Amino acid sequence: MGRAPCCDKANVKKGPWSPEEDAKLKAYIEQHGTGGNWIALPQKIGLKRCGKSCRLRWLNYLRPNIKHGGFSEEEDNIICSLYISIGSRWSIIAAQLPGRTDNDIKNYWNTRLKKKLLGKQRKEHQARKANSLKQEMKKCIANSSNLMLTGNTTQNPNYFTHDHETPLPTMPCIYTINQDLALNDQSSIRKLLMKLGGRFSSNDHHHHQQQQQSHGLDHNSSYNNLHHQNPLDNFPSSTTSTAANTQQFYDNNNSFSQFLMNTTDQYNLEMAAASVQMSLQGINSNFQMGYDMNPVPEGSCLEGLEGSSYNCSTSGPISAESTSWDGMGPLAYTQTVSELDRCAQPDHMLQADYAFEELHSRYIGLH
DNA sequence: AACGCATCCAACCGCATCTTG
DNA sequence: GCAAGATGCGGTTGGATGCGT
Repeated sequence: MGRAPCCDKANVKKGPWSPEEDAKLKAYIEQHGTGGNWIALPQKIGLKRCGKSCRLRWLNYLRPNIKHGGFSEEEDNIICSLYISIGSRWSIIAAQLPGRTDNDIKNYWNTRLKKKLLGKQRKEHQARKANSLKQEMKKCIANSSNLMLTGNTTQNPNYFTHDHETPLPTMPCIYTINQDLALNDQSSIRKLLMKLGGRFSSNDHHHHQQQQQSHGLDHNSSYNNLHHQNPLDNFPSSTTSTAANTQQFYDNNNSFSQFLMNTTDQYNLEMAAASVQMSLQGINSNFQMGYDMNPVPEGSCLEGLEGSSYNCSTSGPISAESTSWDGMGPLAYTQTVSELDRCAQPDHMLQADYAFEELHSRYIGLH
């Protein structure tokens, strides 16, 4: 049985609001408030509109101090970095931008910002490609002349050094999906859950599955299990996540770190790129990179970061020999939490939850 | 001027969550 | 504890507008 409609669809006006309707709604709410009941409101003031429609009209256009259009560069940066951190949680993003509505931000992102970023990304990718090609050619020339002069065969042009002075890549990388990690069925979700520090026994899983079935939940609801077992429950409770307490956290609590190492190489790569993006925008500098905690699993495939300073100076599969990512997975995650701190969310654990939820939902979404 | 296509954005819809009785 | 209703949210739609030919 479906839900009962919130209003009588046949007798409700749809489409653009007239100035008269706006005036009626505005005058009433300014004088009486919403009365805590949007559904009853249109009848009270004689509007042939659905209560939901009234609410939307008020929140997005009629309430005081609403700004429309004219997004500043700073607002662009905030939207981009929050989108990278928490995804399409427009209401949370809107809460950081006074006078902006979630609908406005969503539209702005979908119609302009996304394209703006993609255009930028393409340009920069091409520039990097051209640049790395040049450098590669130089190396080849230098190498071949060196070989000719000294007969030295140990030099390897594909050996990557830790050069943190080199400019960072500016846009998120594009990575390929490791098929082994596909989460498109119950059994692979089970695998993921089992990897969470081994805290999901077969019986636990069976129990959860039964619960899910009895509640009519689909496979995405495994997210809820994951959520309740959030390894970040023991995350340091300070209001800012520093490199020191992050390190301490991962020393004390390996499960999340293990989880990332074992199961979310894609996520690591994505978040690493996101963290680079954020640091470029000067949004967060609460931690230092450089822990050797989370090597990219052998065989991970990375594209689009040619010439970057984080050892991924080429496209294609990464071998254990050629590169590691200096713990960027957990650190990038930490930075996500930290970024939410910066946004003055009231509760630190809530922020960790947000980031963790996002981690998992994105991970699910990748498959 | 007329047409077609692209873009923008207000509004709708369905679903999830919260609240209330 | 449960069901029904209310609210909030994010994805999507479709009409208005702009622009190029």
